Amino acid sequence: MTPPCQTPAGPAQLAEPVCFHCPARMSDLCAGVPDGELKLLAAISKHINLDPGEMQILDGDASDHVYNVVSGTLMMTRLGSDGRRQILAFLLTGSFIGFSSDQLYRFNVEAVTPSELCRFERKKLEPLFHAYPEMEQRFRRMAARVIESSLDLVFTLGRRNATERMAAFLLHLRDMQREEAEAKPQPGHLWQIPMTRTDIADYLGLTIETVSRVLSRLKAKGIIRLPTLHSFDIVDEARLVAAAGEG
Amino acid sequence: MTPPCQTPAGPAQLAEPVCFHCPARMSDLCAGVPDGELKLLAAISKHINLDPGEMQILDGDASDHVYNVVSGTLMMTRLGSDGRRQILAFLLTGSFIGFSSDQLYRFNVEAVTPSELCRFERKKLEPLFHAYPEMEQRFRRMAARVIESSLDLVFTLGRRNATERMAAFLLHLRDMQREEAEAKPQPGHLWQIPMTRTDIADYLGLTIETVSRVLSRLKAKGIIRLPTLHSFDIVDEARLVAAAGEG
DNA sequence: CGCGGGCTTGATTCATATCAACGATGGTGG
DNA sequence: CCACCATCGTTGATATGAATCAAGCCCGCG
Repeated sequence: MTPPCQTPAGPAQLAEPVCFHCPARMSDLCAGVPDGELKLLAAISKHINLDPGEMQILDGDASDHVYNVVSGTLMMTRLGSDGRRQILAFLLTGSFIGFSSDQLYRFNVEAVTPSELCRFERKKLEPLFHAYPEMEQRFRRMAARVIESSLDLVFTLGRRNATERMAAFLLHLRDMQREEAEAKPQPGHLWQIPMTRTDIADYLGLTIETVSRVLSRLKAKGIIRLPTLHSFDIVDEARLVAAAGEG
Repeated sequence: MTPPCQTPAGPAQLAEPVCFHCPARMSDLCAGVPDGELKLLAAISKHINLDPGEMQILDGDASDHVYNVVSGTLMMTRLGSDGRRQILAFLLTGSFIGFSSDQLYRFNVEAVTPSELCRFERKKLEPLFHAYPEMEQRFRRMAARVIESSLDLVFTLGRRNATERMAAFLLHLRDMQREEAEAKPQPGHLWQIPMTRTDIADYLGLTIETVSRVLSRLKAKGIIRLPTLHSFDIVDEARLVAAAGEG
């Protein structure tokens, strides 16, 4: 893995400043800053490593920071007082974390796989928005994307049955990985399922048993294959799309 | 009703510029512009009146404008190809409409009651963001609020049963009207239900029959009263909150 | 007065949750 | 290296909450 955004610890400044090789260099937030000014970003950023299951944000924490996902998969969750859990989003490389209208976060963020984050102090980011209007525009576009994906999930939870939810989720997983890896459209490609069945259930508003049954059924029908618990491959895309009900 | 934001049609400029008396003057977007500069806002805004059932935005329209709700109630909807409808949000006075990461809107906006909107051209708003950084900050905060309310709905649809959804919805209706009207905390106050039972069902991911039954049950238990089809009053707030499961 | 749209209520069905048992996998320590 | 255990996943049987199907009601309006 190339060195990610990080405050330099060593004495000498490198010719190529930190952040330059960051896998998330062209993610929306950082892409608004020109190469020559990357040290401004590096100066207010801190690199964070997380193990699976580790929580980076807890519901109720002060919302002083925002984060870029440099690598790995995380999830945004909300817990009901009686223990019910809803996963609000899965966060992959390039995702942005930390929109908040208030002083406090209203969700948890937990690593699904080993993950790297780049953390920024919210109030130190503000001046950069004014210095680099493009950065601020990108920030707004990112917010709009988060709104759109939340609303997609609202539609899924409100109006799709278990099979449709699962099929849509598999297609969603593929699409996220496809753009992360810059298009690999082989038909028999293996896609990752980084999360557990329980996580999928808590994302789709189902139970783990229903998730398992629906996956088994899709497999039995020859629409997908499940070589391992954490990977799948789409045998019959047309029927999977049909099963999803629509985009 | 006081005159809302509007491009002046008459010849003489008034001492108090248009927008000054707009009910949405202090809504997030406009509040970032000082009184003295209101004519800048007025110059790029257009006032729009809608009758119930009228659509202002159709899924697939170019996302060239953004809107402020000056008065009335509207809803954001999405239609499945087979006719299934999900209401993504209800929009009350002060709400902002039009976040889009793309060239096209991915939802419809339809008036529930007679409504007034103030429309801005997106690209003409951009320069104002740079002139008035506070406006841009407010814009970001509004986006964060939209994200948060979408995620609240995700939790509701994913993890609450019919009764909990309905109870939470009634509390939500009350809270929106309470802040719209600047706090009227009388216990027996009548709150409006501007939308039909069908709309409520399509918002909560239920059927109209279930909505009706749950309302009847809450009424029978003495938790709420339903003096008319389009108003309610909370008799036993504690039990309504308990029925909602939590915030 | 009758008609229609929106709503309520009841009977029944059906999808998914719940309860229960069993199977696979991976890590740990003897 | 193997045996054990814990965790995660699958599958089956049953229960249940909400959808569906089916009347009928209420109110405003022509």
